[in-house]
Amino acid sequence: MAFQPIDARQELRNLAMFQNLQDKQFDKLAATVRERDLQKGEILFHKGDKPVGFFLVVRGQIKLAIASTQGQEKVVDLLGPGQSFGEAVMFMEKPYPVLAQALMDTQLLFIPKNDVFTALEKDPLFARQLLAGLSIRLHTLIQDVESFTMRSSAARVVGYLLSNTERLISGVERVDLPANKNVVASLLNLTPETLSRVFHDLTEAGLIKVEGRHVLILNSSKLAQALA
Amino acid sequence: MAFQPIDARQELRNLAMFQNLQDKQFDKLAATVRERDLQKGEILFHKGDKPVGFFLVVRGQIKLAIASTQGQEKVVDLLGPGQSFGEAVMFMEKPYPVLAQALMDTQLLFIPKNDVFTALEKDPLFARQLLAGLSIRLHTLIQDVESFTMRSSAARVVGYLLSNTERLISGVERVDLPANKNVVASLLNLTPETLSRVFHDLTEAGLIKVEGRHVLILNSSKLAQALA
DNA sequence: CGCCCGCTTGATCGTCATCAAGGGCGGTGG
DNA sequence: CCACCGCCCTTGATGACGATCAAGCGGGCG
Repeated sequence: MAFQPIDARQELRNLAMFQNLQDKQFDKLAATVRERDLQKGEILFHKGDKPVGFFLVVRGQIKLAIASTQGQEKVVDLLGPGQSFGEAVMFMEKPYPVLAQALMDTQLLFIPKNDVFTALEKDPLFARQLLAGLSIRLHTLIQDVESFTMRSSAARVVGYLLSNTERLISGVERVDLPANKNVVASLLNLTPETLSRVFHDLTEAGLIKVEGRHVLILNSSKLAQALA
Repeated sequence: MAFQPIDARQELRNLAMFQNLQDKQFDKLAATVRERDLQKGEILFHKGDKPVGFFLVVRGQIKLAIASTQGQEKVVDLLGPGQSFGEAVMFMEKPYPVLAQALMDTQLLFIPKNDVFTALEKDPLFARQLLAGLSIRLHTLIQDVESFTMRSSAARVVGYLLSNTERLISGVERVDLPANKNVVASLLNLTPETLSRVFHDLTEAGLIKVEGRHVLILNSSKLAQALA
């Protein structure tokens, strides 16, 4: 496959984190950023690796997952273009708690730890953006814990659908699954079999219609009631 | 009960977060900090409340929990003296995702949001400490997710015991449960019944001995093997 | 054309929650 | 000091949810 060249400055400027950075700081940062290309299935880092910076997805898709001893894994997050990951772990003296793997051919930018730290010292607003970013991630994780511990499998699926619905120009409400159903199932902490059955049941109840990776929401209000 | 007076300056100085703060900044902060006393069972904030600062536990104990619609709840964290909470949520525009309740008579210090923000602008090192704190919390949460999703109930209990063992001067290895078993069970995402049964089994296997809130570790190496 | 992979569907099983009842300990009041 | 009550914890019986095992279907790609 042909990896296209990246305009690093452009990509970085789009990150909320860097919006308010002074030009001088920004230039230094943009100069040391490195491009990293991954082929589908390639692993960026393993659980236990030592972090030396964070990453921004420019094209493609990255899967973050927890790996158990016996090859089983649980998908924790899926990152697409414009999303960054690995920030938090820079500030600790600990190795990566997760595995990062490309689900398709992917282009990343790597931002070295040192650059972030100097930017931090020079720009308080940058710090605030970083803090905001981490806080959101924490919030999401807490919602995940809530979801895994207090909801049935069907409720988790319904919750996922409701919070990822897009309204198309045609007025149709639809959810585009970000990956194949195996991966989505793992993200929701289900087996593929269970996800399939839940989709089946919701379809029979006339609430949704599944077309490959697209899920049409036929009755969102009734679907919301199924959350109880 | 008699709440004792708090030396706010002393307590705050002990927080890693404030170690490097310049005296001038620190004085301003110490001046606006408020004391808050809670009786056992009293609720500090509900899920959905709007955060305006964060808290430091001086004496007593605070429980953070997720509440479902029907009164059930899942304990997310237990905070004791010297521990702070509520930092992350200050940096978002969102309400508290959890409930905070005193498990015993408790004294807190409240640090207003505004003070934190001005300290942030004046002191880059403060930012770094805050980031480190949030990162650790994120890391813990990921481990929780791993634990809930990839481990059996027995393995969760064993993991908890192993990572909370203290070696006494006598050489005895012991875990002091931080709260009654109902709360600990919820923290580990178990019912009290299941926790009781796991303790029972581990005791029968000669691995531990339970004495009220103390758990003696009789055979830590064999216990570690039970993690698989 | 045929294979592989993703997905579905069915049958069975295990883990853990739930429901129910009883025991023990501490605290309070007589 | 004793009796009572409430709460915490344990123990047993049952059941449900979702995982696992197994098989088959269909589509995309070599």
